[in-house]
Amino acid sequence: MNLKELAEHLNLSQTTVSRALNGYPEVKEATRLRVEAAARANNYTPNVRAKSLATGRAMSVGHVIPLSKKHEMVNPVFGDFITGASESFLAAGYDLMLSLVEDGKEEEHYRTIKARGNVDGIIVHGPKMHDSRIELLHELELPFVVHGRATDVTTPYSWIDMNNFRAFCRATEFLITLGHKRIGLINGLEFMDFAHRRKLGYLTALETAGIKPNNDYIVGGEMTEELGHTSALKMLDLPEPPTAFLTSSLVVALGVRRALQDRNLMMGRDVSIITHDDDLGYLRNGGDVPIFTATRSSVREAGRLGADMLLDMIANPSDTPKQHLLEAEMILGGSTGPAPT
Amino acid sequence: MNLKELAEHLNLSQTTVSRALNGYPEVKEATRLRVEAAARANNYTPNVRAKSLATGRAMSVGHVIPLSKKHEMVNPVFGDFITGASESFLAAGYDLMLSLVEDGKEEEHYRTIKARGNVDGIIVHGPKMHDSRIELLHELELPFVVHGRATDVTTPYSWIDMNNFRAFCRATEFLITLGHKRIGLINGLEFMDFAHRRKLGYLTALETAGIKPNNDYIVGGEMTEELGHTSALKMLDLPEPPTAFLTSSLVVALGVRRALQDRNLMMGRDVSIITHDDDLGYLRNGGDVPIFTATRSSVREAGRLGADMLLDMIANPSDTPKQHLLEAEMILGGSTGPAPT
DNA sequence: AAAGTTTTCCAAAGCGCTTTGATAAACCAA
DNA sequence: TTGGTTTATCAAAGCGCTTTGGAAAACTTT
Repeated sequence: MNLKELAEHLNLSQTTVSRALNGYPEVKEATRLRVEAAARANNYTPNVRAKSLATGRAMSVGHVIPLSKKHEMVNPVFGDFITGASESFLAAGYDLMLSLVEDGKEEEHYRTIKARGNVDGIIVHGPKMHDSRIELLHELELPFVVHGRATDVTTPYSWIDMNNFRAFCRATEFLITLGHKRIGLINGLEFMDFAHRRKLGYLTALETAGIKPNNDYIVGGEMTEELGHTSALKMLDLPEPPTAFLTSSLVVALGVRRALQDRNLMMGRDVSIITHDDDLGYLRNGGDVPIFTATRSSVREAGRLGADMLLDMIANPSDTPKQHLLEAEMILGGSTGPAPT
Repeated sequence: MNLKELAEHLNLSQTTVSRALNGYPEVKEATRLRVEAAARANNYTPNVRAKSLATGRAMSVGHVIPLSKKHEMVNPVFGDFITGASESFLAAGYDLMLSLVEDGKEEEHYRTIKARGNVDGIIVHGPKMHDSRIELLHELELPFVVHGRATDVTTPYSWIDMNNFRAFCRATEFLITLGHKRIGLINGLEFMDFAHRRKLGYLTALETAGIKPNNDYIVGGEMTEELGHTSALKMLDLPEPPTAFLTSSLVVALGVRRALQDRNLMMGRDVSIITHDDDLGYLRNGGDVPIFTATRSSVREAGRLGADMLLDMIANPSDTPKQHLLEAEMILGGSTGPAPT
């Protein structure tokens, strides 16, 4: 059933029916009720394509996820972000479009997205330190919110981010307080903005404490269990192994734990671990008692906020960009203890 | 730049330009080249909404993911499935739409999807043993492919699935061969079809070997690390603890490993573990040497195949439903060994 | 009762594309 | 040259909706 049929059925014009359904004031309350009842009875739902062609609004937002051919993987964080975002988008009647874009094809892809005209706005995932997408989107005049930030970009733009610097600075300070001096950092890929900020936080805390950073203790890579395992093993086999590790995600921390086990070291006694915890649905940091001491910030929450921000931007395109910085909380688990003497 | 402008610019009618661009034979090769060049030069990309309104095809496919409010989480498997599927869809010019649907609102949601008319087909994720969505989609005449199967549904439909029964049957047999008699199964939620089939495989192998199943050794739940940890602990503390575990996913196996550690048991010597491994990008089962002995089947591969199947169905709606059953390979890792005596 | 307001509805144009049915141009055979 | 084909192009209708610019109907006011 389409609008025309519904209108005929009701002996009304399409105009009136359309207005009744969309809450315009030019229609008598009684007719509106009649129309609404008929729409429900006939299971009428407007065709989005027609609607969006007429209005110029696509009623959908895009999520663009960078995908490197080399390590073909979608960051698990994305699922949780979506979970948070989806509710807002759904409530506002917006659909979610997904695009996985290969590294290097961003520009072309974004232009196409714009020209195809089937999204009203975009959530940008996985920003790098210098991310050309941001300028591009500005140029294309497509509303967007970045999940994360890009250090090297100076033009203002909207973002929702977690305070990576502060979280890792605090975590490092905490380890130092416990007496640790040799602290390993197992980070994400260093060209990713979040990883860069985390490293900076770590270095700053070390410097404040007068500890000279050691490059043997610092590594960055795709955040897998394997990365945690191999890099921890390598560091543990150094003549002066770290007494504590800082990791960028829970899976990496699991890998480090495995390495400790391989070397017969006890976590929290021989070696401490603090991880960042994105509080993902399927990989919790233990139950009531956290396994790992962690800096925690919910990605789902970020998704919720990011979605609202984007909807806002779409509704008020002339508004100045908004920013939202979430602070991570530090939770104490069983993976940290005083540095062994 | 839209079609009209492009046509004016070229001194041609919209018809001709449209045909030239869409490869119809009614246009001279020379004109076609001229048109294509101009389109490229002016960065012309057809507006999908208009196009789809005119053609009746939405040029997009939907992924519908069930989401229970209780444990709000998107199965991590989804990211990998998409990764595999996206390439085919992109190449065919299809967009991906995402919907997270709350438990219980499926029917309403699918009807809306159909009426809104913005997808040509659907990939159904996370089928339950009896999944009403399948009949509903049939009724709505919306092409769909199920990732997984639904045991209780008799009408034929298209699916891509892994042979869960066989994988778990083989894994159980293997453990029995190693001398294990008390084998724990830590499964997914039992109303999920895949979990049901896995349990069946497990039970069948036990029965064939003449081993009576023990309900204390069987548990099902949302597949988190926590589930693996707590259920393994509970079983290990039984008067007659299992000497081997079968788990439904890698994260669960990690939880079991942690439980072994808690009880000072050595994996592969005191207690064996076999897990199913979806071969996810960010959570590999070790590097060259697998950590866990596992049944492995790539979800990405399933995504690729599923996408192609759906595109096929959309192109040939009258074809009979197709099915595709993937076999898992069994890989030997360090987590299995003969049963302790 | 006439004139002015407000309310309630409608016809028709337009969103950007595809596609049908028609026409003009070019080619061919007789 | 004529009539018949094929080729190359176009005008216009239509996809399902919104929205503009009226107009008729129902109230008010004088």
